[in-house]
Amino acid sequence: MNRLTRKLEGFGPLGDDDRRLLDELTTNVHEVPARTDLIREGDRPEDVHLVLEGFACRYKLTEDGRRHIMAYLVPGDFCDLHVAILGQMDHTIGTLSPARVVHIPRRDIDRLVQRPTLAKALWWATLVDEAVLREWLVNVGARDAAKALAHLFCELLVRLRAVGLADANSYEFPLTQDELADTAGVTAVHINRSLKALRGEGLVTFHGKRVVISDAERLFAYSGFNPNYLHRDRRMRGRSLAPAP
Amino acid sequence: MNRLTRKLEGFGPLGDDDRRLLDELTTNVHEVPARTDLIREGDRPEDVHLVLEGFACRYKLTEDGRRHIMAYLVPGDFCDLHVAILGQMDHTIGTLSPARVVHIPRRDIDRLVQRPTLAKALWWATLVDEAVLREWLVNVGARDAAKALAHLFCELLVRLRAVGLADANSYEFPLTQDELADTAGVTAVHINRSLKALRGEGLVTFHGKRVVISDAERLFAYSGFNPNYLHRDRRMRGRSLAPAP
DNA sequence: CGTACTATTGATAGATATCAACGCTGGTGG
DNA sequence: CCACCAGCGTTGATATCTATCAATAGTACG
Repeated sequence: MNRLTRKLEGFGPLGDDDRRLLDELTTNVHEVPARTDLIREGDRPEDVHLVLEGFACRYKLTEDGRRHIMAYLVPGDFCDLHVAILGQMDHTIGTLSPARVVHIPRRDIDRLVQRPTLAKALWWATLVDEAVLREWLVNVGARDAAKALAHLFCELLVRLRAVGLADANSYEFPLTQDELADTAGVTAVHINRSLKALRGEGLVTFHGKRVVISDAERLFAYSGFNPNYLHRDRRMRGRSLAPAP
Repeated sequence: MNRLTRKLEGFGPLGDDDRRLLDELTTNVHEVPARTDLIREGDRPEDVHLVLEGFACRYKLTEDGRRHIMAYLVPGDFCDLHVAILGQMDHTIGTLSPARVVHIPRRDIDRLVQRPTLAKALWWATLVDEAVLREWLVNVGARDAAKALAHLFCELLVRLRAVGLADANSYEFPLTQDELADTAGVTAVHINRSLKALRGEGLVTFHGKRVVISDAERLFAYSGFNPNYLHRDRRMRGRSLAPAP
């Protein structure tokens, strides 16, 4: 099933029409190799991009040549829904693994947004992206590298489970330690040592490119992970839903 | 003039009706002392909050008691536009200085959003908040404390100028070094030394609670500040503006 | 097989935290 | 009016964390 549909149903039920429309608009699929920029800072893309398979990320390069990764885009995630309003990209988006990416014409997004249920679901997805960003800021600013990594693995467990890409305690995770370093704002050597510490505590293990979390509760407690910021709990929702600004 | 109106006109011109409506909806003003929480994590506020005067911030407390500040809210900024969709706050908002805060009923936000021009402007403001968050992530993750502070002072110069609260090279900035520390993710002692270094280079000086940037271009270059992420350049805009999702 | 990228480890340097002390300032009560 | 107090800023000495540099080993792939 369409990863986007699956993700949006995490917000609330969709009608058959909605699902059909989502399937219809996600047919223009492009195969993209790993480490390839999809959209660059300064671009004004015509189409909206959606990741269907593989991992991508948002990143910026600083004046002194450092790369900082600001978000992971996993299947079901939009890359640049916001460019219609902002006009110009203020960061770059690139693949981390081989990926399948859909190009959706701006016009088709308008069609999606004309359906109130889909409009709300898309807005929810955008706001959750922002909440994730806030949590990443806490991660980098207030947790040491080991805890930040542990927290990240918890978040990905929940996010990937939401699109059917994780089982109860593991998922494919094709990133290098270099990429984790640019995410956590530390060096790759330090990432290596922090991962070793996590392995040593039995909190996370790695088999090939698969992250295995044998005791999720323990990892949650260790990293201070509280999934509320992912807003996937239905009891939290269902209040007056104003049309999106 | 209403700070919100002023800010939104940075996106595009508003009609007289729009301005009148904004004035009308921002009359329920509350005086709030410094260091007072406006909304707490877990709350489901009925009203939307808007800062009219003073500084506030978004923050989270981590499991081990550290506070991390994730955003500054300055006059003209909304605190919680998103709660209508997300249902529950995933962070806390508190004042940093004495402030004047408007409470706007959810219902009135619906009225704002029914006007296409205002809806677009509010969505723009939301997306800029997200862009600021991305830049803060780079700040904390990829710049040392002195550069992060310098970058922050650049950003505030632009943001405060947009609402008429900064002159060409200075503005009131009532935060303590403790608060800067919780923003940059370092200790207050280290903030103190980093500020000293900036003063020593003649990049930033402080007079009472006022930040003075004698040579903005120099500070921009030093900190790698590029204002594009604030999306205030009109030439960037004016493309197909889909109704907001 | 090489070759290139990635992971791992050790030794050392540099950045930031921690602990502790002192001074300044503004408010407050005697 | 002055003494005192609390919060904030500043500085020094030392400890801890993280970066840097360098070398080796594992792995994937043409």
